[in-house]
Amino acid sequence: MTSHCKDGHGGVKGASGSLWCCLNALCSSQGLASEEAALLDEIVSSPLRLEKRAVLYEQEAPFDSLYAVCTGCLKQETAVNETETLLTSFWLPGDLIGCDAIGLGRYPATVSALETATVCRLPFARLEALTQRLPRLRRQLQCTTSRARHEERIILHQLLSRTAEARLACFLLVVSDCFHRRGYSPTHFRLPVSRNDIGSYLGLTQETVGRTLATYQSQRLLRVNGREYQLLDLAQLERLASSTGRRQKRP
Amino acid sequence: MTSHCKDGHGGVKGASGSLWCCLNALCSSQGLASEEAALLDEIVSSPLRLEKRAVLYEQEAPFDSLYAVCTGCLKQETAVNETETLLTSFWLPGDLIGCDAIGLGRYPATVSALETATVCRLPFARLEALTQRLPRLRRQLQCTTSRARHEERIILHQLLSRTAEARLACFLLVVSDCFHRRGYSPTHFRLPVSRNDIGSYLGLTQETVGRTLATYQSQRLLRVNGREYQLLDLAQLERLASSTGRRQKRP
DNA sequence: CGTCCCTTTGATTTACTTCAAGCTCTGTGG
DNA sequence: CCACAGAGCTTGAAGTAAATCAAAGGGACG
Repeated sequence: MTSHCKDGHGGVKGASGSLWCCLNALCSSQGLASEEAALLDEIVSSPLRLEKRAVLYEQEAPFDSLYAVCTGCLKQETAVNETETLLTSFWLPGDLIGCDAIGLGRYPATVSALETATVCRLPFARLEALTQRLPRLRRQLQCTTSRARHEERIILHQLLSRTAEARLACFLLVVSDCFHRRGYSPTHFRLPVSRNDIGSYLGLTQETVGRTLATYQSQRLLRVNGREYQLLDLAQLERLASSTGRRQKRP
Repeated sequence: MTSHCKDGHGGVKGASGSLWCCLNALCSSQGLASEEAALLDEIVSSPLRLEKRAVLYEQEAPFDSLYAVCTGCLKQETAVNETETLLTSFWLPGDLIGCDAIGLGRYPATVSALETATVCRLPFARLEALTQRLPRLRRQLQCTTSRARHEERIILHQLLSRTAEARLACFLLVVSDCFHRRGYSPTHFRLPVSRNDIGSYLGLTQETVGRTLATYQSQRLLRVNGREYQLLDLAQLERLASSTGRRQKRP
């Protein structure tokens, strides 16, 4: 996992690295014709570099662009009160940031880099103009975002009635799956997220996150070293993740 | 709360009861011009009656229509396994059902009536054709659904790290607000939802839901009689709902 | 080298689930 | 009309998962 962007990959000949990331983000790797890709390439910015803790955009800023993650990891936080901010998303390579702002006119959250990251900017106005001419692209984009929303919804509802064990397993599997779909190892990855951030995403304390990871480790389900994760028993993790409810009711 | 639909209301002269409900659902009561309303009226079906436990549509059925709730209450459930189904939404008068299917091609959940309900069907193809000609309507529809999605997201993330007390307060306030926005009493309403269903929506057991309601009642925050709710102290409920975390960390 | 942040580990407390029993409604068939 | 079944709701007692509080160890970075 040294380089996230892959040149000349994705079935579109001659696609630049940044284009490849955008295609991924927009279409979940379902191919577009070369001509369509070429048109898309024209409106994609060259990769933008964000240092650790740099802010991609602030909550309430006017919406004008989507961003495709090329490398690195970002987090999204929404301030709901003066006192409370919610960590509502992590963004990994291949993810499309900003979809939740479409229709709102403003970004509903602040997005910042957890480590050095590169993203490609997609000016939304130009993207929309493009989808007018390319109905296939429009459909793919809509399908991708709808599916993502639905999945997130389901996961959040599942988490609500689950133990810390199941929540964390669920989370790790989502991350694993995300890496997998983008062509990286589903079992060995670096996740540059503090225990505290994982905790606030899952509604747990950092201590519980740490302890649960330790438990997993002692059960040989995975190995953790700081923020390096190696999943050893995906099958068992899935079983844990989908174990209904807090404890098993007996019939 | 005997009649939910209001005739000749909403600033659009001569709007039928069903049209009024759809306007509400589509535009959050922000007025459209009379001509626009008239066009919308043409594609809205007359109210459809659903008996208790009747299914509006099944999960996986092909998507073709949105539905605006005129009266009654419905619930939405998604089956994720053979073993597990999640209760992901309740639908009250003025809500627009089916938006989560846009872009997916299929309904991602089963929706059924909790009590006798009436809904208006909005064939999506005709609605889309209409929005081609009425950009204002398109924008309003998009804005309404985006806002709803964002709010749901935020609420779910809030619930994740809250106690049963806060979850229930949050839930009651959302319901109250929904009724309020549609012109009903925010403090006195019938919510024909079993404790069990509230529990699975909030990730709690029915016992906890019942006990928490009892606690509220003993604190004079509300009165419950079966499924009739009377909120007595909205301010305190809001305080409870937004009390961060499980317990208050002391600085 | 020392400071700060992140993480781990331990002890205690508490909120919620589980299990169980009884109670209130509603509808149904004798 | 009453008996009775069944679902929904309530209440109690016990157990457990996770939060809280506290303290100490490890890295990164100035």
